[in-house]
Amino acid sequence: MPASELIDQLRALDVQGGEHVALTIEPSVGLGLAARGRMFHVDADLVSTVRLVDDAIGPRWVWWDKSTSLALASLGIPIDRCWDVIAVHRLLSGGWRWSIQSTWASIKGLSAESIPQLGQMDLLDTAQDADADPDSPLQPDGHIRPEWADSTWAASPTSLAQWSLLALEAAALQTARLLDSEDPTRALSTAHAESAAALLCAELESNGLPIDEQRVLDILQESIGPRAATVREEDILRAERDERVLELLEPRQEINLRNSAEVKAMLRRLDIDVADTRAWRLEQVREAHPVVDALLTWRKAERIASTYGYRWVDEHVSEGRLRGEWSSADGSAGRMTASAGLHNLPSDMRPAVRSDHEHAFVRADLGQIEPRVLAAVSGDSAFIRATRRDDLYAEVAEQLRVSRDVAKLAVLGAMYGATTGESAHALRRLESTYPVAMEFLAQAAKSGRERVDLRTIGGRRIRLSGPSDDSERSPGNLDAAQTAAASRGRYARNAVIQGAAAEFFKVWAIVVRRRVRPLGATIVLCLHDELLVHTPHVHADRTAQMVREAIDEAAHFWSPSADVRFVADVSVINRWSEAKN
DNA sequence: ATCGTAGGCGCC
DNA sequence: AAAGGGCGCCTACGAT
Repeated sequence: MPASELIDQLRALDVQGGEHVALTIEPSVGLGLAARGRMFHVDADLVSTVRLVDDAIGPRWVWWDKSTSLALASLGIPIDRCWDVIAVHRLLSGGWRWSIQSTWASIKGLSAESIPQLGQMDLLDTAQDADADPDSPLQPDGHIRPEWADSTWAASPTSLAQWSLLALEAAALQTARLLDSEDPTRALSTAHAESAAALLCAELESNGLPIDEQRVLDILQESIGPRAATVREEDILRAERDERVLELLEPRQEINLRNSAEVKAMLRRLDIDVADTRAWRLEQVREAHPVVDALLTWRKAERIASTYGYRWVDEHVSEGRLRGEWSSADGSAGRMTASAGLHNLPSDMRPAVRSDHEHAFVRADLGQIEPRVLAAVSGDSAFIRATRRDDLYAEVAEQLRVSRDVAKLAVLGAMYGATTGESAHALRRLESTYPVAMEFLAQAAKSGRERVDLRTIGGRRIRLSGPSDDSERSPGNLDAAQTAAASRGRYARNAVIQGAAAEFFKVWAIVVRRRVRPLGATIVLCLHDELLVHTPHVHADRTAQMVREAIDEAAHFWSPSADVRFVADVSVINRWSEAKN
């Protein structure tokens, strides 16, 4: 149906701005919508109808998962208000391996064991099949048919609409559950923010990070030499790199440098005793024998060769963009993750990240975000006062009457669960100066040790209640049990901060995304506390200003206390490496 | 052959 | 008493 007719029908249903309208897009098939229990479908050539409906009505778009947001991203249809069923379920239930089927089962209270899988149809009770509606996405037992969830079914505009109707029901059930939580307003806000962040991830995945491919190749040439033409040549180059380490050994030994046990044994024969062969440890014995220095140099080059070498370029760089998969809340605490090295690009490689012609990057990173978040979520008034300073650690140092370095180490240690001998003294001072913040962390650690699930302030569930290891249960293994409990304590202590910081960051990012769009600017990288925005250079200063203003908007929207100050360093650059780090 | 784990290192 | 959190991705290696 034409767009105008669709809009009229939605209006006739009295669909208002912000109201849920579910959407499924299969670019080659079309799109299916559902609103207020009614279904609509539109053919493939009118997929851009979505944009017109968004302009005319401004609904909150509901979809199952990233497949629809990826379609929107590749079509260049920007949407602000959305609801991603899977993203919201990850928030509510913790973990990240949720499929559409398992999410539906969880929402509906169906047992996870009975989820049907593809290829299992023959095993099903035939009596059940008899009264099954073959056109429904649901089986008689209420589970989603695997062929629907896998998109292996022959999608039609009609089935897309049915699929949307089911997403609408899922979203309604999720909403009801969120409204039933301790802080319904915050819970709903987080669901909205997490959904928008998931859409942003689809856009990041679709757009890619601007990168100067020739510069990448130059950097590789410099550090690991030319590209091998054949597998044989690759082996030779590799052996030559190894040789520069092995030739220093007397007598000559055939050590596999990639096997840390062999390296450790080799060092032992040179009277160099190390617990492991990690770089920071080898650093301390660099002077003991020339081979140590050579080994450290070898490791660095090997890292580039294996992970960021020519194969990496071939696989992930094309048309001036580095592309990887983005996940809006992978991992346990809900931070974003990215593949293809987007989150761990070596600093040597960063000069290659370059803005397009007549464009610039606005780079911004949140300053001391984790302690500021700790102040916000714990509500510690003294610690909140410290956030007024540009340098929070300087204020803490003055209060504790210790050096800034010690103060910083102590604060970080409290949040990570580390208290080195050096900072133990400062930690006691921390406890008396900022008792509320420290108690907040102590309570989180206690929950961790006792396997009690936690929630971040936004309501993300942090699972601690999993099954215990056999080693912990076996009697007489108290040490192992204690070590594991301590590890859970550190994990929980960190997760409530890291997770809350991730929530704040995402709010900031989606505010930036929305604000800078009219300038033709887009976010091209999210890095835990850092944003890279690609913008026409004539708008660079305006973009930078918006990024700064977005901090206050995000803080206003997210922070439980209006007095916590968040700061960011913002600069306009053309290469990522130009920014201070 | 395929899988999961460990050691290692890049980034935050 | 001592105790650093998260992720992705590489290689080696043992289990299946």
